[in-house]
Amino acid sequence: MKTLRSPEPTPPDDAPTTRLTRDDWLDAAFETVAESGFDSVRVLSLAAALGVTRGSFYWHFTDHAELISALVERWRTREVDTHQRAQVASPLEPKADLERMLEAALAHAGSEVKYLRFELALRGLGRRDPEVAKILIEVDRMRMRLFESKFLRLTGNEKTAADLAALFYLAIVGGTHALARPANPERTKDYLQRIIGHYLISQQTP
Amino acid sequence: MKTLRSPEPTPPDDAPTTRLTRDDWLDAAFETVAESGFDSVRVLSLAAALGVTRGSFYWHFTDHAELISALVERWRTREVDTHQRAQVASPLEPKADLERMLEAALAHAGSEVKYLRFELALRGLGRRDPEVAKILIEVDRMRMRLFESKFLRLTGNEKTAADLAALFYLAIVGGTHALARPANPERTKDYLQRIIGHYLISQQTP
DNA sequence: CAGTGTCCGTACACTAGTGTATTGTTTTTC
DNA sequence: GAAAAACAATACACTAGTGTACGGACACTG
Repeated sequence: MKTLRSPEPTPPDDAPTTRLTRDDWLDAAFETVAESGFDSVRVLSLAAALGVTRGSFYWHFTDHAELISALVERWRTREVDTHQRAQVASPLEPKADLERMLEAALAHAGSEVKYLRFELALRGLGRRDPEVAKILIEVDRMRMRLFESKFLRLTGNEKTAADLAALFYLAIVGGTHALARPANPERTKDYLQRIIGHYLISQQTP
Repeated sequence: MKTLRSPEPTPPDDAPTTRLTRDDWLDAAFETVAESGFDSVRVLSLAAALGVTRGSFYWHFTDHAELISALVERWRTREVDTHQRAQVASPLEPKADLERMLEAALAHAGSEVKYLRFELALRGLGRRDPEVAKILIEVDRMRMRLFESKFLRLTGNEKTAADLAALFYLAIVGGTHALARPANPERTKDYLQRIIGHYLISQQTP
């Protein structure tokens, strides 16, 4: 007659004897964000998914809010350094570079779809949370500048390069948002490439 | 010693003596979706915002789920018929048409920002709910076909028209998603218009 | 001015979720 | 191999939210 509350459900030992780390929790949170957005992140569900109780969570994190901000921060740093790697390692010619970048941005096959979906969810969060919004704006600018530098080396004209960079970056973002669900990245890549080709050909005859 | 639960808070008479209609609830829900997404729609908060208790809600709707689907459905029908109006009333020449469409899609000044933000939230929902996804795909196709018809009358080439239509529509969608917060529609409109101009000039010389 | 809908308030029961304290268990580490 | 640290379970208290049952108020209609 003492426990009116249902006890914390100890799940049947799925991943039994391994202790959890902070990153494990972040990974689990990442999954559910990618699947159903930030608002669906429950510490209870994560615990269940990880095969432990919430007791563990509150050792690694002080708070639900801390989990979220840690997750966002992890995304940000990862974005920054994949961007830096992309910036240095491009000894190719700009046109090939651009196609490679399209490839990278759109050909999110298999497991990489999750990263895309996570970013979409993050943009959703950014519409409510000014801190997140700031981060997204930074990342968007970062990426657009990279596009811009490539187009500049192609066209020679700064203003044209800026316009094209914006157009293509936005089309990529849009291509992942429109046509909800998997967004058919193949077709998107196709016509972006065709347009690049077309535009540059008409551009080559001054 | 009977009421352990806090009683339903009767808000101070804001909008006092007017009875509510189903649409009033939908409007209120619309607002909060535009501000903070579908997951933030609580019947309790809506009631507070409308100055009534939940008793009213459960007269107009059976259920929280019904509210959501009614909201989505209302959006869909509105989209369909604004599209139909846009389809018939275009006796202009295609280039002016296109610029007008860009204008309409991006110059969401003042109160229209809400419609844009609602649609973004809806796309978020569409990533989880297959029904919503279907609706969004329909609407996207609808709009893209309209773009396509305009570009077709401009370029004469079907494949090119399809590519351009997709590119521009996606850039518009992307332009509203990237740069979280108010999304700077002015600049977006600017370069899309420049690109149209540029592309079509280079296109006019076969 | 009785009466039948229409709309809303009130009280209840229930669930899901957070956070906190406290007490076990395992691992490290000395 | 015992102390200390890292990690996890348990039990509790609390809040926010949904849905339901019912009764009251208001409006219109005859």
